Amino acid sequence: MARAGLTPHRLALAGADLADEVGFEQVTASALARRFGVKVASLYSHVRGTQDLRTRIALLALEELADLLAAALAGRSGAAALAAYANTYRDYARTHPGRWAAMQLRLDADTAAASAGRRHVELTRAILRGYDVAEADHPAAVRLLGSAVHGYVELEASGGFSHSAPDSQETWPRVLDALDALLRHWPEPR
Amino acid sequence: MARAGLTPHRLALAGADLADEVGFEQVTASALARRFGVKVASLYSHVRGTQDLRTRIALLALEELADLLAAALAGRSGAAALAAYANTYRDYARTHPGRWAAMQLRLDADTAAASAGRRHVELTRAILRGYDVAEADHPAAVRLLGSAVHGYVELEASGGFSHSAPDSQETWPRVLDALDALLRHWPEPR
DNA sequence: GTATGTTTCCTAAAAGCTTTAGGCAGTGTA
DNA sequence: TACACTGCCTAAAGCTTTTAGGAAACATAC
Repeated sequence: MARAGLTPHRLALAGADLADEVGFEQVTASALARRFGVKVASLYSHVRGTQDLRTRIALLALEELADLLAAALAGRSGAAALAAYANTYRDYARTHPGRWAAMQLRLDADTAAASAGRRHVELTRAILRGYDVAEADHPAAVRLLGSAVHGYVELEASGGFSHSAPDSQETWPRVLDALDALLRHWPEPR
Repeated sequence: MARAGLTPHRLALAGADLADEVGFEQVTASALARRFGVKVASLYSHVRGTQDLRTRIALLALEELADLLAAALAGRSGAAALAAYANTYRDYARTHPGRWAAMQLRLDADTAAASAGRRHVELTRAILRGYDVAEADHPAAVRLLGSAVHGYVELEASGGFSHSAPDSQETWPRVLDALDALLRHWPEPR
C-alpha cells in the first residue's frame, strides 16, 4: 500500500481548498480522508482531530492573507495603501470563502498569540505611516481600520448587504473614501 | 407520558440559552432534546433539523438585538445615539456569546430577506438623522457604521484584540469618538 | 544486503449525532 | 362518548469522531 504522503501542513492546505469548494462547515476529518483516498483514522497520526484541523486551516488562512497584504502594501502609502489593503482583504474573502470562514473561528488565547494576528496588526499600522495620526492614537486607529474593513467584508459575506439597494459594490469606494478622510482628519481626544 | 410543550419558538429560545452557556457549536438537536427531557426524534415534529434550529436561533438573536437597539436609540441623537447603539451592540455580544455567534451564521438569501436585517439597517440609519450626511451618502454611511461596530465586536469576540496592548476597553471610546467625528465631517464625493 | 527501528497507514470497534418511519397515548372537538 | 389530531415515543440506518493495536513501507546502521 503506497503512502499518501500526509503531513499536518498538507492536510491544512487540502482542508482549506475543500473549505473553499464546499464550505468550511463541511470540512471534516472524514471528508478530508476521502479526498486523500485514505482511511479516516490515518489522519489522527498527523492532526489531533477535526477541531485541530480546522484551527490549522484558520492559521493557514491568516498567514496567506498577511502575505498578500504585505505584498499589496509594498511601495504604497496614504489612500493608495489603504485601498490596496482593503481591496486585498475583500478579494481574499470573495475568492476564498472557505478560508475566510475559517478565519472567523474563535481561537483560544495561546493559539491566537502564535498566529499571524500580530502581522496583521503591524500591516494595518503601516497604513498609518502615510497619515498624520498621533502615536498615542495608533492602537485605536488600527482597530477601527481593521474593524471597518473586516466588518464590511464579513457583513458582505454573510449576506447582510445583499437585500438592500444600492449594491455593495457601489458603496465600497465611498466607505474607503470616508476612512481615508477620517485618517486625514483624525480627531483630537476630547 | 406528559407532554413537554415543544414549539419551534420555545426550541429556538432554549437553543439560544444553550448556545450562551456552552457555545453555539455545541447546539445540536440531541443536546436540546436532553435539555427538554425528550427524545431526539421528537424535535423533528417542530423543526426540520439541526440546521433549521440554528437558523431559528440566529433569527431570534437578530430580533432581540434589534429590539434592544430600538430601545437604546429612543430619545437620543448625535453622539449619544451613536454611543448607545454601539454599546448596546457590544454588550449584547458579551452577555450573549452564543446568540452572537449564531448571528454570524450565513443565511440564505430568502431567510436573510425575512429576517430583522432590515430593521437593523433602519436603526443604523436613524443615527444619521443627528448628523449632516447627504441623503445620497446614507447607504455608505450606514454600512460603514454597521461594519465598524460589527467588526470591532466580532474581532473582540474572536480574540483579535486580546493579545496586544492596550486593552480593548480603552480603545473603544476613542473608536466611537472617531466615528462621531467622521459623521460630523462626512467627506464630499471626490 | 540484511537487520533494526520508526513512521505511515490500516482494520476494528465504541460511542454519539442526524434523520426517517411508523405507533400509541394525550388532547380537544362533535 | 367517539373521533380525529397532535405530540412524543421506539426502532433503525447511516454518518462522523476518536482510540487501540497491527502490518507494511521506509530509513538507517552495520
